[in-house]
Formats: sequence, structure tokens, C-alpha cells
Amino acid sequence: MSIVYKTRTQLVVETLREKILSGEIKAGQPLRQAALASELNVSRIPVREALLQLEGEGLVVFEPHKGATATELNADQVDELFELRAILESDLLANSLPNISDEKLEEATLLLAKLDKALGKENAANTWSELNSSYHNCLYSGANRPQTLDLVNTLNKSADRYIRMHLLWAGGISKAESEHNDILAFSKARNIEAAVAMLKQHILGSRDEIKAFLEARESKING
Amino acid sequence: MSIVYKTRTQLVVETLREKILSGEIKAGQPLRQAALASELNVSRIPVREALLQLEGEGLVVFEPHKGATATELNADQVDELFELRAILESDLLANSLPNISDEKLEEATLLLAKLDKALGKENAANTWSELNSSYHNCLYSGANRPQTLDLVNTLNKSADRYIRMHLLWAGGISKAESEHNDILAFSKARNIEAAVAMLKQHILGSRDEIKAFLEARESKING
DNA sequence: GTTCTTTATAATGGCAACAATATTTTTAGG
DNA sequence: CCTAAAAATATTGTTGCCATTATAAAGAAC
Repeated sequence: MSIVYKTRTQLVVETLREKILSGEIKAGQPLRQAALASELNVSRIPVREALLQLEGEGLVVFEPHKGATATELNADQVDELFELRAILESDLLANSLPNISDEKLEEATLLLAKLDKALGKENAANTWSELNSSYHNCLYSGANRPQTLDLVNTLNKSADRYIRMHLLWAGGISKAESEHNDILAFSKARNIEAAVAMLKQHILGSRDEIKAFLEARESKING
Repeated sequence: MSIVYKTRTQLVVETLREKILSGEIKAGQPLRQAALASELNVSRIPVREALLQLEGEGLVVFEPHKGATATELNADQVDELFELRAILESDLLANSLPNISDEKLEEATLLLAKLDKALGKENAANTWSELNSSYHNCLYSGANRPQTLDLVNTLNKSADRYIRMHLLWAGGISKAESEHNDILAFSKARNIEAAVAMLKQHILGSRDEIKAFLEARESKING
């Protein structure tokens, strides 16, 4: 990776985000500033600032004088999150396709190939997140809507854990690969309606499966 | 107002946000941490943390080792911001109206009356922002989508300056009042399609007028 | 035994002084 | 006039300390 982290705060952000997304830091678990500071060999200030940034991403919640805890979304919240993604990403794709260049579509094809390749591997989860983000940025680049793109990237960071979960179930991977390819194929054919419909189906379909899983787990926990 | 600020960080956030929205802190102006700290009689830590939170809201940008500056949106960015609002708020309203109670609609009516009353006064800009936020939260409460509501509130904080600007022009106020009333009337009649269409027209209409103003100003500045 | 109050403890919130790092400006040299 | 070194400036980060707040434990009253 060519990224050189400039400030310690950014380094802590990256570290904690990956720990939360990978499940190493469990949901609901209190994030003690002093403990994290000594663990990461920094002082408390970068830790505090990192936690604040992660709060902005929705990965932790901050309660005054109580501290930060890693968030976990329940079935309803996942539902809403994916609904948001469906609305915003559909809009982005619909606005991108009329303007996107063939080169960008080719770039997206390459990224998708890498993405599918990374799906098989076990420990490639974090590289997958980056590839997924790059793929989105590429496919939606024609829309020329940087703020919306930022927003979608943030939402995807929250959704990341659940998408990873989904991909690990039987069938999740092959289905995703097939749908991804369909979206790209329709995009290359400049069939906007079909591409958008496929994208929406892809997002809402995974939403349904993830939600069903979460609801089953919740009912098991609650009785 | 019954809000009691618990931490200094939150106090600084509120103070700086209002200064940016009101124009007291001009766009592009660097926000010196030490200066703000001594001005607000706090140390640098709450200032830094406040700036980070405001960055999450899109009101300032942070550049490592360069510092924070207040953001200003150009015509294109305002365009995108209002487009986002139109999409998300339309969705919220469409999902809220089938479920919202008559009591909430009455509450919205009262808030709208207060809002219109506040529009006339000069220095009532900050109370207007709060009322506007409450009004949104009320009208969209039936949708039961807390995350989307949070997002819309954040977007509205960015749009706030420009809405205030718009309202101060000739015609802006009376037009807004009339459209607000129409939206609420259609909502009470449970005419979802008409209410949503009116809302969209309201948002995109103000977008067009604000954008035209900003473009005129930009071309004047650039020659 | 239960409930309320009090106390103790642990964590966060906040401050101040100093060191480190990066950027910008000034200055000197060609 | 242009370029490179040096100084000045601002942010970033550390350490130590104290204040504030929330939670839990201990004790008193009923």
C-alpha cells in the first residue's frame, strides 16, 4: 500500500476501524481511551480524536463522560442503511452512465476482477474493502457528484461488516459476483434502466438476506 | 432553550457553527486553534475536537499541519447538496405520511407558524435554524428512519447559510411560506404524491434561485 | 430485606507547558 | 530574478496534573 499516514490520529483511525469491521473489537464493547493509548503507543489525545472521527462514520458512539462504544446495528438499522444505499447509489449510477468514459468502465472491470479474486481468500477482507470503495468511485465517477460519493463511501464503511458477513455465507459470494457482472454488463451496454434496476436488486437483495440473518440471531438471543 | 451544554467541546461546536453559518467567520478563513482557544476561554483540546466535529458536518475542512478553514460551497456544490436533500427528504416524506399521527401534523403546524413568524425578524436566524430542524424532525417522524433523519439534519446544517441567504432576498420569504403551507396542507389531506411533489419543487426551486445568485457572484469575482 | 443516601472509585473531560514536525516566510547567495 | 538555506509560525503530539462526572459499592434508615 502506498499510503503514508501523516498524523498519528489518522493511523489510530485506520487501526480502530479495521478492528471494528473485522470484529476484533466487538459491538457494544467499551473503548477505553487509556487502554487503547498504551496499546497503540500513543497518548490519549490522538485516541480521542480518532474516536470522534469514527463517530462521524457511525462506527462508534460517544457519550459524554461515559466513553465510546463500538456500535452494532440491529436488523432495522441495517434495513435503513441499505435502503439509503439503494437510493443514493441508484441515483449516482443513473447520473454517471450518460457521462462515464469507456476507459473508466474498463478500469471498473479490472477492479471487479480483483474484487472477485479477493472474495475467495479468507484474510483478504481489508483489501476487499478498499477495492470495493475504489470500484464504487470508479463506476460512479461520471455522475460528478463528489459529496454524494463521499456520503456513499461513508455509508459503505458502516455496511462493510454486514456485507463481509453476507459474503461468507453459502451462496453469498457467487450471487454477488454474478450480480456485479450483470451491473457492469448493462453499464457497458449503456442500458441505464437495466443497470440501475440490477444495482437496486443487488443492494436490496443482500439487505433482505442480511436482515433475515440478523433477525434470526436477535430472536435467538432474546428468547 | 432547555439545552444545557455538558462539555466545553459541544459548547465550542455550537459557537463556531453559528459563527460560520451567520457569516461572522468568513469562508476560506483559517481557523487558528490558539486564537479560538483564548477567545473562547478554553484550551486547545476542545477547540480541536470541535473543529473535527464540524468537519464531519462539512462546515470546515482540515488539512494536516495546515489547519482548519471554513468551507464555502460553490454553485455546483450547492446544486449537489440540494439535489441530495430533494432525494432524501422526498423519500422521508413519502414514507412518513402513511404512518404519521394527526397530533404530529398539528405539532408541525405550530412549528411552521413559529417559523414563519421568525422569518420576519432580523436577528432570529439562529432560532430559525432550530425551528427548521424541529419542523423537519416532526414532519418526517412517521417514516421511522432515524439514520436518514440524522443525515438530512446534517445536510440542512450545510444548506443553512444558503437558505438564510435566500430567505433574505425579495420574494424568498413569501414564496417559502406559501410553499411550506402547501406541503403541510397536502400532508394533512394525506395526498402523498402532491405533498412530495410540492416538497421537491420547494427544495429544487430554492436551489435554482440560490445557484443563480452564486453563479452571478462567482462570475463577478472572476471577472 | 428493601430502598435511599453516601462514599469511593474509575473513567472521561480539560488544562498547561514543552517537544516534535511540517509549512510558510524570510534571507542570503548565485 | 531565481534558488536554496534558515528562521519563524502553526499544527501535532506527549506528559503530567487536576476537575468533573458516572457507576458501583458500602452504609444508614425504614
